[in-house]
Amino acid sequence: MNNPIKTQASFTVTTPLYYVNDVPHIGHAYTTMAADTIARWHRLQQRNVLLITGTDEHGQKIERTAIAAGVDPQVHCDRIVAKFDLLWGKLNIKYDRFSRTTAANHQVIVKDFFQRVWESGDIYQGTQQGWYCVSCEEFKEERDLPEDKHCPMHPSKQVEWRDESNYFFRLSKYQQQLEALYAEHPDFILPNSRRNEVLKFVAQGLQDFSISRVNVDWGIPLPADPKQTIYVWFDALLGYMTGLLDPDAEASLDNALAQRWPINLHIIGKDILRFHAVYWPAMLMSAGLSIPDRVFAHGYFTKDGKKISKSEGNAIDPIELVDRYGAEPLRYYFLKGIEFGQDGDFNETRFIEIVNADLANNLGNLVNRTLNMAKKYCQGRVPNCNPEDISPDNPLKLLGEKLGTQVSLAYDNLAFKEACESIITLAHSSNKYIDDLAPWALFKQDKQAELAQVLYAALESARLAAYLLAPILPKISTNIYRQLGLEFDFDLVGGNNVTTVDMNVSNSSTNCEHHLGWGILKANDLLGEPSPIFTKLELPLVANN
RNA sequence: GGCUCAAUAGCUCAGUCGGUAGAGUAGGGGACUCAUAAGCCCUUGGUCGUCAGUUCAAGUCUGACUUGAGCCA
Repeated sequence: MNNPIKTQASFTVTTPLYYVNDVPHIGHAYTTMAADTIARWHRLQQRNVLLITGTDEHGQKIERTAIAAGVDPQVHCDRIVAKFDLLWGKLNIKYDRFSRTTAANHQVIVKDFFQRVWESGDIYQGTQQGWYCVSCEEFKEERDLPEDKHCPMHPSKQVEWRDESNYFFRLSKYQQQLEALYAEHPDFILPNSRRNEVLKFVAQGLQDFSISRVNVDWGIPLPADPKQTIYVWFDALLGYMTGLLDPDAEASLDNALAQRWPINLHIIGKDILRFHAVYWPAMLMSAGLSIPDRVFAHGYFTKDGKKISKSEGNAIDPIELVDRYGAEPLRYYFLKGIEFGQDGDFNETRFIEIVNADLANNLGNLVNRTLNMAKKYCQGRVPNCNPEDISPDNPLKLLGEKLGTQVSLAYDNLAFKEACESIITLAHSSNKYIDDLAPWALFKQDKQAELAQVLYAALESARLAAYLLAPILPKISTNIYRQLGLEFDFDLVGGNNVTTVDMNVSNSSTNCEHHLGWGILKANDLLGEPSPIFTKLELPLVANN
């Protein structure tokens, strides 16, 4: 079993710096929703969080795409960046830093870092001959290519013969150190299946890799030889460090690393695991820096069971999707409907079934029915009941008191699906509890004290569910809290957007950490007006209907 | 070609140390009425990818195969 990332006062998490050769797709959205959720979770636990996202903007592919579109590469990048930013806004992603590899301060970081690696003697000049795929930005082995010399990854593109004098990074030197790292930190690469892949790959033996390109103008000049530019991957990984730099701090590697290094978590797609789990730690070792705590590689999507590809024409446009359905149902589906780390499928019917069942029928109805009863039977106030007087055997109290720990552990392990399942189980148990105890009957029998306990337990469970879902569903959780009479905006928790949160709860501080427990609602506090927290989504019409 | 992972109910998945299968959801039925025709209870669905082997006993272990996903700079 994997250990959770150690509890600590600060938490730094990154998405990849996305390559701007094309507009954002569903995979970008997925990674970023997960990173945002984990960042929100840590903010909710009062940690000082930095979520870094951004874009990787150099390289020949970008250069050529821009030229083909008849624009300056920087103009092209700016346009794509605007699309990413638009999507993050629509998905309610609260990033702290947007790191662009074309930013001025990034050049300084790269230069400083290069200097360190240079001084450790890990960069040398050599010749690289071979077939190069511009789309992959990689050299390909002859044996991996078909006769017509098309790249296996990009069947429409032919590879190009290159004979270059390049600078190389001495990756081969770090094989043993890398293997020691993997052995000593089994959680460095997750999930385990990905870790195995990396172990196998490294065990085969590591070859030095080229970190410079000639004839690519769109890049950062190599300090040791300005006629060459730095290979995009070397450049892009360092963008994480640039992201650490305080906006008003002077750009330097030392300043960037002063506060938060090493990064706690890199969330990536499985396609770029090698760069993060092999190249990146080796580069850091060479520079004499410590290694990030964890690299988590998530899976890929199919659409209705089929591989997503442009030639199939079945790409999912995340902007269109969020415009159609809204951010929170999508956030919920992608994190609850798919095991994080495994491949998943996007199917519209399943998506709608899951969000309707969980958010409208189960949790939504729980909130609504309970509040309506409190309105009718308890004058619209939190039922007059002290949680300490509720029996320790009460099923909701029993569940609720251990749920916080359980869900914390799940979030810390990036087990979003498990977190949601545990929370929804509490909602289900609450619905069952209400049916079993029938508050409407208690009311008719004039059993006020018992009625108050039952409704209190149900309301409090709904509150806890909302709190624990807040990293995934900040708007819905805020709405539930408001209806429960708690003024608390989960979009304004922690990070750089700290606002003093006014809790309508007695003896509470601005600290909401204790909301992880059960028994927070205070007897006789005024409740809000009940209204559905989630309107069911409509099933799409079947094509042949 | 080498390697890794997966295949269990219509769908998404659990299944521990081998003891002939579970959840959620969807489908069917029932009692209820506080509620978003929601919720609750009951229930129909499975030759556990195929074929062998080990074993008193295999979803589980072994081998081969099939299909899918991925890695092989």
